[in-house]
Formats: sequence, C-alpha cells, structure tokens
Amino acid sequence: MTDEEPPAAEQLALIRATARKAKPRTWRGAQLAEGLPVARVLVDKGLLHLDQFFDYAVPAAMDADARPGVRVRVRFGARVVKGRREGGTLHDGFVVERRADSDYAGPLAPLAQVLSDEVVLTPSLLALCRQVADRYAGALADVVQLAVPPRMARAERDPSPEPLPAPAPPEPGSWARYATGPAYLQALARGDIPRAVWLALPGPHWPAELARAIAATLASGRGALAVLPDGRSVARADAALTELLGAGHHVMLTADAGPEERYRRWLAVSRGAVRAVVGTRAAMFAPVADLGLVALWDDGDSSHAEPHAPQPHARDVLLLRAAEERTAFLLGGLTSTVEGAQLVDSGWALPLAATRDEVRAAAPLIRTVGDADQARDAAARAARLPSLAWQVTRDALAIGPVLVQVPRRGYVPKLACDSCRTAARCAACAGPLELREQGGTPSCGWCGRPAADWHCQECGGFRLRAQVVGARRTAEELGRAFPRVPVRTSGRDTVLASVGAAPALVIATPGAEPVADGAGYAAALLLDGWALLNRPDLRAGEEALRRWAAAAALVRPAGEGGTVLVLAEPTLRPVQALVRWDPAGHAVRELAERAELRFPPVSRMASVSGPAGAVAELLALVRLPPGTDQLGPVPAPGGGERLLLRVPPGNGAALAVALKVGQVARAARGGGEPVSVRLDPTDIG
DNA sequence: AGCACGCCGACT
DNA sequence: GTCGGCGTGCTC
Repeated sequence: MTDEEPPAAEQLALIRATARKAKPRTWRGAQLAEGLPVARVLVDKGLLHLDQFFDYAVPAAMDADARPGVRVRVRFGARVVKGRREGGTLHDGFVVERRADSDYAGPLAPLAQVLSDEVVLTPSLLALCRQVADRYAGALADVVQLAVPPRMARAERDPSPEPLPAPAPPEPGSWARYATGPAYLQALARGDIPRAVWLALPGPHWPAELARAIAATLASGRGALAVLPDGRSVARADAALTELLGAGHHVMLTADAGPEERYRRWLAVSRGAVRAVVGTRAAMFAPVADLGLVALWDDGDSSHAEPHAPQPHARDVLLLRAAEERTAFLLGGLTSTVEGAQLVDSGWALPLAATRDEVRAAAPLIRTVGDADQARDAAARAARLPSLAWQVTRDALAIGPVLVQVPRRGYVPKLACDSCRTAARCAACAGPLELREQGGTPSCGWCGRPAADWHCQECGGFRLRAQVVGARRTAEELGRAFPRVPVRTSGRDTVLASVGAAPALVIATPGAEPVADGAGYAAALLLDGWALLNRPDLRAGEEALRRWAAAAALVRPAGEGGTVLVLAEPTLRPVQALVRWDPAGHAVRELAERAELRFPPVSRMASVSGPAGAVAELLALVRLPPGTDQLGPVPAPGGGERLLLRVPPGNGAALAVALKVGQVARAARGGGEPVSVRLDPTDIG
C-alpha cells in the first residue's frame, strides 16, 4: 500500500544488472541501422521467471520503424550449429529502448519483423508495468500482457478523432451535500492533486458525482481514469458523463465492447485523442496522457482483483499510479474497505463524507430481526420468515417495488458453531477451520493445526455444522403469498439493470440488484444475513455491510417510506453499522481489529504454493525480512502445499523483493517444479 | 519453457 | 562401433 521503501528497489536493480558492453555483432553481418543499431526487447512469452530484456540487432530497413514501444517479432532460443544459427522460434515482443551498444557479449540476432509502427508500450506504461511486477513479485511480461491489449490491425489503420478542448469546470451539483465536496471539485479543476476516500450517500446520485469529479479534472487540462467493478456500473458512469459533457470527452473500456472496438478505444486513449476513461478492471492500466485523477468505485468488490498473474488489484495499481504520476485520487463507495480506512488513518487521503443530517435525509429506515425474535415468532417457524417481514412487504407493495436479497449459491461458511452459527476459527491463529474428510478432525486452513477440542468463542458450544441455506425457496414462498404481484429475478446468468416503479417483488443475489425507476424501492428484505456474516473470511463483516448497503441504497429515503429489513442479529457490528448508516465507523473498527490481530492489510501477507519439496527449496533461498511469520504449510486444495508469510507493516515491498529474488535464484539453478507466489492473496480465508 | 548437447549402458 | 537414456544449461 503506502509502505514501499527504496532499498528493496536497489536489490532488484542488482539482479537485473548484466555484464560489460560489447560492440554489436550480428550473425550474418547484415546491414544494420546506423545511429542506434541495438534494440532492447521485452520478449512476450517464454523465460517467465528470468524476467529480463534481450538485445537484438536492428536491420537498416527497420531503423525508422523499430521505435521504443512498438510490437516486434524476434527469433528466440536459436542454437549455433557449425558456426551457423539454426532454429529459434518466433516470439512477439516490444522494443523498450534503442541503443548504440549492447551489454550482451555474444553476437546479436536481428529483429525478425516490426509488426506495426504504433507505439503501444510507452515509457510511462512500461514504468507502471515494472512497478506492478515488482509490487507483486511477478514477471514484467505478465503485467505487460494485462496492460496492452492484443493488436487488431483494422483498429490501428483508422485514425482517432481530434481531441476536444477542455470543458468548463462543472457546478458542484449534489456534491454540495458533502462538507468538503465542492472544495474537492475546485481543487481538481485548479490542477491540484487532492486525495480522498469518499463515502457516497445512499441513492442514485453517485454516478453523476463521479462524472463531475472527472469533468473537473478535464477542466484543468488533465486526463482522468475511473475504474468500476462491472459493466452495469460503468454504463451508469458513462451515461452520467455523457449527460454532463456530451460524447467525445471519454471512452468506456469494458469487455462487452468486443476486442476490436475495445482496441480502437484504447488507441484513442493511447494517442491522446481522448482524455477520460471509465472502465472495468483492465482499464486500470489505460495509458491516459497527463493523468490528473484516478478514481475507483466500490473497491471491496472482488472483481477489482485481476485473476491473471501476478493478480494485481485495481486499488493497488491506482495507488501506484497516483504516487508515480502525481495524480489526484478518489476512492468511492457506499461503504469503506479496511484499506480505504487505512488510507485515511495514515493521513494519505482525507475523508470525503456527508453530514449526519444529509445521511438521515438520504437513508432508508433499517429494521432488524435477530434469532431470538424469530424463535419467539410462531409464524416464522412455520413459514421460515418472521411476521415482520410479511408486514413490511405487504405495506411496501402498496407503494412500490420490493427488493429481496437472497444469498448466492455456495456462499455459505465451511464450518460454523451448531448452536449460534458463528464461523469456526482456529484458537491459535484465528484462521478458518476446515474439514478435509468426512468424520475427520477439523483443522485450520492457515496453520494446519488440528482443532480436536474446538469450542465456540461466542456461546461455548462444541458441535460443528456445515451450513446449508434455503433462502431462495423462502423468496419463492414470498412470491406465492402475493399472487397478484409480478416477481422478477436477477442473478447469475440474467442480471437486470433496472425494474419499473410499479409494485413488484424483485429477487436478486448480492451484486445483481437492479435499480428501481422513479423513487426507488419501497422496501428491501435482506435474507442473507447469517450466510454473509458467518463466512470464514476476514472480510465477512465488511462484505456483509457492503452488500446490504448496496441493496439499501436503492431504497427510497425513510422520509418517503423506504424501509429495509435485515435478518441478522442486531448486536453484531455490521448490523449496527447498517442501522446507524455509519460505514466509516465500521471500517475504522475493523482496521483497529486487524492491526491488533496482525492481519492484512496492516500486516502484509504472501502465499507460496507448489509441490512440498519445491516450496521448501524456494524458502531456503529467500532472505525474509525481519519479523516475518510463517503460517503453515498446509496441504493446498489442488495438491501440493501452501505456506503463508506475514510481515509487519512497512515490509510489504521487502517481502515481494525477497520472494522475487528467491524465484529468480531458484530458476537459475535449474528450476524444477514451479512455485506460485502471490502477494496479498484474497482467498486465504 | 523448449531444445540441443553430453556422458553413460545395451544392442546389431 | 552406435543408438538413445534424460541430466544440464542456455536462450539476445
């Protein structure tokens, strides 16, 4: 996060350094480019662990085209047979530098082909990729593959539109509801680099607010980039931006545009023709010229984590960009992650929140039904829904649609206390307990300790259960109980963007809730309370609050009759935070707890997994930063084993470097079976 | 990751 | 003698 320290970088530079200079020689003595006859090339695939550049000779005919940043093809892996080069397969790559000489002592192979004269891997994009690779102990080529889209020749042939002049600074609009909102916009429009963690008010205004932040940055003559978790939210931001500025100032970078159109838009950004980008995860690398603002919406959404190696998270990539490219930063959401709270806590970013009066005016009424209430409720035992739920639904259906949030399939804890349903955790390290075989002894998913004498920390119970839910069926029952009301469903395969303002029951899984036209939903029933809260995940509380707030924000304010009913214990921290609509307080308390328990993100973690021998081998080569804890190893789900490494705050970069140095050293000794290294893994339980 | 080189044992 | 086992090391 903000703990990167310089000595680590020197260590990496050392392992990258190569031998002495040599005059470029080439294999067949072909005619070479006169001025700078050497091209330093990043080879796209192969040697993934070696992670280094290779020098090639530039034939005279390619002198003009082989500029830094263009795509080339090179022969790689050739062998010398009787003084002649033979074999070698063609690989794609990028020229990263033109030079007068090479560090490589041997003869240089010539570039095979310049694929295109389009400069795609610009120096600043390369620098960003390098930083991301280092941050995650990954290979540069892997990051470049994430950052530069595949070439589509047709899109390259077409010229990009002429850039538009900077727009006028926008009016504050609904930003006036936030104490420092108008000042934040003014700072952006002035060309400053304000950094904020923005807690958005519930309701439909956040896309327009995000659009105004982008417009204010454009007004300063700089570019802006906003990353959102899914196509629906990008579409909302896009619509708001188009309404504010018209078309032409921005592009949408999402997967559903198709590869060619997407590359066309990416090129418009890369060429400086378009200065603002709204997009999903991959847009985090968008090469916006003279970037003035990076914005991220709802950083707790898991789709901000890139699944491909080295699995960078959009929040971290944008934090790197904000620091390196000296830009403003806006982390927005209805709730805050602990990482967001940490940015405020460290003083790096300022909170951007509304007054309590504005919160009260915007939020719906939140009511709760706990287990004790349900036990007393005869109707609930029969129909599995408390009578308050029936009452709220009946009343709300008189004035508008009702949203029913049900748990997603497979979204249940592995093991929980049989009596109070609290997730079962390891007594030694608080990792999640798992049952590896039927009837066996549960053991910790982190440190592997068996938990034969487990008892519940909350209620003292000693029986464990694997959880099952029937909430979807409950929702269906609800539909049958109101036969004249239409039932719409949104989830998994069919996600609705919006529903009408007329009374209806809208059943949705978390994250797939449609926006209700008009005033918003009259009520929401959150049926997934205990399933969300009891997940064996560090983020269970944060995630529950995030999902509840997302649903509750679609409900009209309490003053207009909006009601939210959450089926969860009212004494639990996330439930209280929802009732009081105090996401900031919740995040601050979660952060304090993580610090106390030495959990991420206060401590940083890496997971090392692979065949047992290989993990031990890598570990022997790694010089871990002082104070590193080793948790495990435990058997990994896909075979082999997994080890967690935990370092104190401020040592994240050192841990990444140590692991990278170890990986390279191990590869140089003949490698063997590969070991996967991941920083800040998201699935550690 | 490929892929050739090399230094060992069993075969026509 | 020669074919081929895969252990080892290099790739601009």
